[in-house]
Formats: sequence, C-alpha cells, structure tokens
Amino acid sequence: MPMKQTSGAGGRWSIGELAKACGVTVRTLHHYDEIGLLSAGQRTASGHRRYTEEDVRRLYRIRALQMLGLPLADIGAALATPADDMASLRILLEQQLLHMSRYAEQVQAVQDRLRDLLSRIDSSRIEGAAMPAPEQFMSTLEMITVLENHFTPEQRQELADRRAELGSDRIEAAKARWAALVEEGLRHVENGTPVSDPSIREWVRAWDEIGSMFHSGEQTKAAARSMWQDNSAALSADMPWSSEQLAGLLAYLQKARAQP
Amino acid sequence: MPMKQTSGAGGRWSIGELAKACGVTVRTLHHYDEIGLLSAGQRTASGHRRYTEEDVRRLYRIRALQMLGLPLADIGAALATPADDMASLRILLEQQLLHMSRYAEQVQAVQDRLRDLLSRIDSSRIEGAAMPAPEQFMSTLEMITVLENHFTPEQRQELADRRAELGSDRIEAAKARWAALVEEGLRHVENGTPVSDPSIREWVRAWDEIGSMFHSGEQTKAAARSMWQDNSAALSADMPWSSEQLAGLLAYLQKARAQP
DNA sequence: GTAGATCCTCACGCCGCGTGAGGATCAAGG
DNA sequence: CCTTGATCCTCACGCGGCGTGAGGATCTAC
Repeated sequence: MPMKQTSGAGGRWSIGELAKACGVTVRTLHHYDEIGLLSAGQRTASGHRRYTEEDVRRLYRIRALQMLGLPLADIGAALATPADDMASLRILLEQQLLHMSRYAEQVQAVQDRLRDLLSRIDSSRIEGAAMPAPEQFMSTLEMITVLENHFTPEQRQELADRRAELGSDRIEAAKARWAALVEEGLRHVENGTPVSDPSIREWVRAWDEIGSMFHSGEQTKAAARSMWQDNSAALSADMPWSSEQLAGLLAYLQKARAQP
Repeated sequence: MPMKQTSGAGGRWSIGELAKACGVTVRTLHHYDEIGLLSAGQRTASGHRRYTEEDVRRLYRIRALQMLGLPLADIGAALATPADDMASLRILLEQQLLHMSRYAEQVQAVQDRLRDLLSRIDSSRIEGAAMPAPEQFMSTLEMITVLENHFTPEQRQELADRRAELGSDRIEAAKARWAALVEEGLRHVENGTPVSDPSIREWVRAWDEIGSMFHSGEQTKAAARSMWQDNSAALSADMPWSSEQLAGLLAYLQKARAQP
C-alpha cells in the first residue's frame, strides 16, 4: 500500500497535503483557483499544483477572514491592498461588524416570533378552545403576513428591544379599534357591499389611518410601531373570527385597496 | 391609459394583482408555481393564471412561515399535512427555533471576534508598536486559523458565554506554555532540524497534548476550550514573532504532522 | 510493471429568487 | 376595429461557495 506523503525538498505542497493540513477540501482550493483568489505558485510538468509557503500564508489569511464572515470577493480585495494599509482593512471590518449586527437583530426578531407562536400553540391546546385550534392557528399565520405588509414596511428591527416599555392601556385601546374595524369589514363582506361603495372608501381610509399612525411623529412612531409589531400575534389570538371569514376579508381588503 | 384592475366577478386574481396586494414579485409566484408550492387554481383560455381565494390564503400562510425562517421545501411539507395536525407543525417550529438559536450563537461568536480584532487594531495604532503593525495583524490572522483548526474542531459555540469565569492565573500559565512551545518550534525552524528528527516528534507530541486537553474531561473541557477560544487572539497579540517566522513555523508544523 | 492513491479538467446541483429576452394577450380609448 | 400600453407567458442564465460525481492522466511504492 502506497504512502501518501513525500514532497521531498523545497517545502512545496501538493493540493491534497495542503487541504488536509489546513482543514479544507481539495474542491475548495480548486474553487479558489477558479475565481483567482489563490492559485498555486507553481505547477509540475504534468500540471499538478505545487503550493509555496507564500501560498500557505495566503490561505491562512483567507480562512481567517472568511471566519469573520467576509465574502470571498471582499477577501480578495482586502488581500490585494498593499498589506500595510491598515485603515482600509479596519473600515472593511467595521462594515462587516455593522452587517452582522443588523443581521443578528433580524434573527433575534424571528426567534421571538417563533417562541411566541409556540407558546400560543401550547396554551390553546391546554384551553381546549371554543374554536378548532388549527383554524385559529392558521388565521394567526395569515394575519402575521397582513400585519407585516400593512403596518411595518420599513426597518422594524431597530425597535425590537422597546417592547417592555408599552402601557397595557394603549394596547387595549388599539385592540378595540382594530377589532371594531375588522368586524365592520366582515359585515361589509357578508352583506356583499360593492367595493365602489362610499362606505367602503371610508372604511379603507380608517384602516389606512391606523397604519398612518406609524409613519408620522418621532418617538410615538417607534413606540406605536413596536406595539403593533410585538402584539400583532397577541391581537389576532383573541379574534373570534374563523379562517373562512378572514379569507373573505383579506380578498375584500385587497380589492378595496387596489381601487382608485 | 388603461387601468389595471378589473377581475370582475368570481373573486379571482391575476398574478400581478396578487403580487402587488401581497407584497411579492410576479417572479416569486412563478417560482412557487415551478416548484409546485403554489399553482394558480385556474387558467384562462390563453394560459394566464387565475388565483382563487384558496390560493390567496395559501400564499399568506406560505409567506408567514417563510418569515419564520423555514425553507420552502419544509413549508410545502407543512402545508401538505392534513392541516389539523398541530403536533407535527409544533415539532417543525421547535426544530426551527433550535436551528435559529444555534445560528444566533455562531453569529454572536463572529461578532465578538470582530470587535476584538478592531480593538486590537486601534490599540496597536496608538502604541506605535515596536513591530510594524500590519505584520503583527497578519500574524494574528494566521494564528486564528491555526488555533481554530487545532484546538476547537467541534462545537465551540456552546460555551461562548462562559468567558468571564476564567481566572487570569490559568490564562498566564497557558500563555507561558504556549509561548515556550512556539519558541522551541521557531528554534527548530532556524536550525533547520529535519522533520524526521526525534526531537521534532517530541515537540509535536507536546503540541498535540495541549490540544488533547480540550478533548477529555467534562467541565475542564469546556472551561479550557473557551479559555483558548476567547484568548487566542489575545495570546497572539503578545507574541513578539514576525510574520515571516510564523510562516516558517506553520509550514514546519504541517509537515511534521503529516509525517508518520 | 502494476496497483492504488492522488491529480487533472469539465460540468451540473443547491436555494430563492432577480433580471432580462422575445413574444402573446389583455383592457380601454379613438 | 385598431391601436396602444400594460400585463401576461415561457425559457434561461446569474448569484455564492462550494459538493459531488465523470472520465481520464499521473504519481508513488512495491
């Protein structure tokens, strides 16, 4: 059985040796070669890659920067700088830190939502529920999308940490207004009020007004937004409306909004 | 100029209407159709898609589950269940929460590293430095990869929060042992000691022994691991060795490890 | 000389769409 | 009825960072 290692004198490395030593795959090194990020300093007569010590050092730097979350293109650019240009590298890392911070907040928000949903599933199971639980849950799912689309179009992750500051009275007031609006909408749906009807125009205006609360002002804006953001699921959980009804309302709402 | 909205009776939707109303692009709906996640319930004679209310509800559910971080394949599977199967959906969401938690910890670890590096760059700039700063920084980069490869091959994200518990005396002890080993290695490099030399075998054994500290035991394992994890950069910052020397050491180390 | 390991170069696949290309179809105004 | 502009259709390539073969050449050790 043949052994794997020789590479006698000169300190040069085959691609497999380098890969095993550095903890990457051969395919990865091929890829780096393809995109021009790291090519072997030399080749044998038959075309096999021979990596020099300089290549090894470059590979180590590449992997380190990759562990910091930088995309390969940026790594190439960073290692192409005169190497004594600390300032540009510092800027790059700062931008990366910013990116990761933003991303971490988004992940945090999704985690919160998931936890919220799970706790709701459990509690509804315990209660036994006057309404079939799956229906209620599906309604909740649908309402999540609606609320996301209509109330928080921009960056809502900025205010994900403000949730505890909200008074429950304001939440109750919003609940009431929301509930009244939805019930009125459902009545229109049941009665088959045509979309062109003036009362619908008024209803849509009221609906948008609630939304507009979150587009004006400065601090109230943030507070109101996070209120809706954080309690949207809680609000929908209290709704006594069936998924069928909601589907009708959704369709209705879309049509009404699309009208001039 | 023609208007955009008609869709007269029946409550059916063209693809553009649905897209605008739900906040997705037409291409996205095409994609959902391609992968069989959401196809329009009907088509016109000429082949244009007509979405029914049932389709709309399905789309809302899809988007909601997507906001929770689920991949489209899982969403398709989840919505294919009898829809009154809350248990399986609960399991799915729990798994998702687990995934996101693990991922969030990884992101957190990368952020810590980035902050650490940035502070080091700033401090070295202020000090003026006896060694050229870029060289030192590049050494640090290279050492990050080495430490990652040799000391924490498995899941180190589990213990990212234990950092403050470590006594500084143990850190100092580790620093001393580490420094001694590296210096000895550098001496071998300078003297050109052949890799096959018995002393090198002994040196590699000692090197691996430090690594093995982190693969045995139970609590010591976690503590020692996080110690190396969190202080690896700090250790390398104190090293008075040049990048050139390190490159040689790295190459040397790789060869010695690859030897039988 | 031969076996088995390692090397080479294509080239497609993943995921969730973006971004055209090139052509058919729709609704409304003249 | 015809035009006009918006909207619709179906391909099909692109992204990032490789994984995973296919099919063949080359290495090393016995």
